[in-house]
Amino acid sequence: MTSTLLQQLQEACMKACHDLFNSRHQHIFQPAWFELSPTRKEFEGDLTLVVFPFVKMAGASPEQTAGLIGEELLQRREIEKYNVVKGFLNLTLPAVALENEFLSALQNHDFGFDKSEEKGISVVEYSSPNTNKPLHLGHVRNILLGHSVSALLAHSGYKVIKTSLVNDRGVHICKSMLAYKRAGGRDTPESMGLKGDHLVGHFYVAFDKVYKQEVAQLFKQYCAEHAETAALDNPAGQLKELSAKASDKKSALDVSEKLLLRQLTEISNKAEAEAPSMLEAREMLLKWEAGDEETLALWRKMNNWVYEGFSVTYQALGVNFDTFYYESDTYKLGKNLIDEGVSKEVFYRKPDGSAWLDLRTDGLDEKCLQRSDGTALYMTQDIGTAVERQKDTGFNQLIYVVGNEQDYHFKVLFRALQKLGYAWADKLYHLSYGMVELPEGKMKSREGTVVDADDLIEEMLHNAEEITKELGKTGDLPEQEQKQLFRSIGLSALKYFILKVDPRKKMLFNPRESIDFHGHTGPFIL
RNA sequence: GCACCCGUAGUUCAAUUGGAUAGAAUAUCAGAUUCCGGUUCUGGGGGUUACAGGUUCGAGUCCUGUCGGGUGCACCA
Repeated sequence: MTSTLLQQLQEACMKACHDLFNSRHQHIFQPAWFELSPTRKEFEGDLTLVVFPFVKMAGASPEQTAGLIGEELLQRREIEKYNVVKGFLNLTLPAVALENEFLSALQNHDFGFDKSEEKGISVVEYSSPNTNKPLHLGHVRNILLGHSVSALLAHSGYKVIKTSLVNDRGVHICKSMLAYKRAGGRDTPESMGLKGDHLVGHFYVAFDKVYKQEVAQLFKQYCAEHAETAALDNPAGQLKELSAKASDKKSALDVSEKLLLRQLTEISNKAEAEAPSMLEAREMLLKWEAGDEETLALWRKMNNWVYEGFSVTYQALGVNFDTFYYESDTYKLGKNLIDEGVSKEVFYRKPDGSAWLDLRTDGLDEKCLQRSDGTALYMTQDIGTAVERQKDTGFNQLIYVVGNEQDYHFKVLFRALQKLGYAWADKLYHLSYGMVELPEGKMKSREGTVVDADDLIEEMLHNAEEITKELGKTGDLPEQEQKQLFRSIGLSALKYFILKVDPRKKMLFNPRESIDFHGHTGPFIL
């Protein structure tokens, strides 16, 4: 059913009601009252009008009201026939009208696409990975959502620019660089027979292992040095236990427990910050920021490995991007906008020089926008990139596909841009999606419970192949086409599995059951 | 403590955004098919939509409260 046919009938209904009921009272009819929905299959008819809104103005029972409207439409030859069930008016369209619709749909190459108007430019940001480890199932949800939304927007009349903001800078990158150097600095994806992103990921894990040990040791040492904690025989266990208890709503900590927890947390933070590996990583970041050539060369080399790895994964998923933004380019952006905001008095500076935005009147909080040493924060940067993108593209709509843990961040970001007075600030949208969970709970890279994207894709293709061959459905297709077939079956199962659940809700993935190819699943769609 | 999100068959998810008797898949049970406790078909059972109020002609959907689960509250990203 095209929108024109629907619209025609909607207008006809509106006119009919106007002529029927307006003689007695003046009503302003709103199109929203005339939402026509497809008739349920257990009733006769094509479209259904809910007549309850008009019962009062008709001064009749729902059945009578529906009858009046139906009769009027019939008289005007808008419909073939009608029937009434309670307050529901089921309309049967003339066969000719349907036939015409069908014929014009056949003619129309773009059927189902809304090219009726140019809706402008829509920028969709998704994927946005860190460059220190491979993509996992959480990214897959993000990527498929972003890609699908882009496709939907393109089909509905937007010019879509798909973009990704690559987080390629910061201590976390330095961690894998450091571990790489420690391991001799000679390995390459080729020599190790690994995808670049996986190789770099290994070094990140290697760093973390050493770092954890250092922290544990330091923690123990510091605890022994403190009078209050020296007597504890298992301070690490105590800390874990207490923080678990503190986050549990049902149990409350008593005063001495609270005090102990605070001390232990303080010591733990100190140990984390002062572990030799962390100090070394920070030092490396400073070198990076100072433009040290050796550090930059290593950084470029490893990042390129990761990019090559990512592009293989993207290709396997059948997605792509039009532009990339790199945080190493954008991280300084936004500072002049903070100045602008301060001079406009929508932001303010504290005596130490840090810049803030006060949103307490909006029910939010105070938010730091710039550090006292003048360097940029996540928020500073995001303000900058938004403005930059508006300059680059002139977008009419900017969609961020980002997990729902960052709901607050985007609320503040949008408010900040509004306060700066940008007219396009209300065209920003955070497509917030829920986490992908395993039966044991959240995926945690530290505990090795992440579902790797490449492994998952490979498994899907493998399963598709096995099932298809077992059913003997390959016939005598050439091998190349068989591969193509397994790919589309396997990928469709994966994509449907991910996309069928409401993006806002968290979703469950059970690796032991593997994604189904039977029943209500992807392979049956095409 | 404060803020935001979520609670729907045993399980994983729907429900045209406030419309008709809350639907699928899967699991389960019964029957058919059969070299098979596998596969494939057919049919059945399975629900006080977490709970209690309210608004409405009409509520899974909106409002209030309670309970349960999650996330966020850094001069990290």
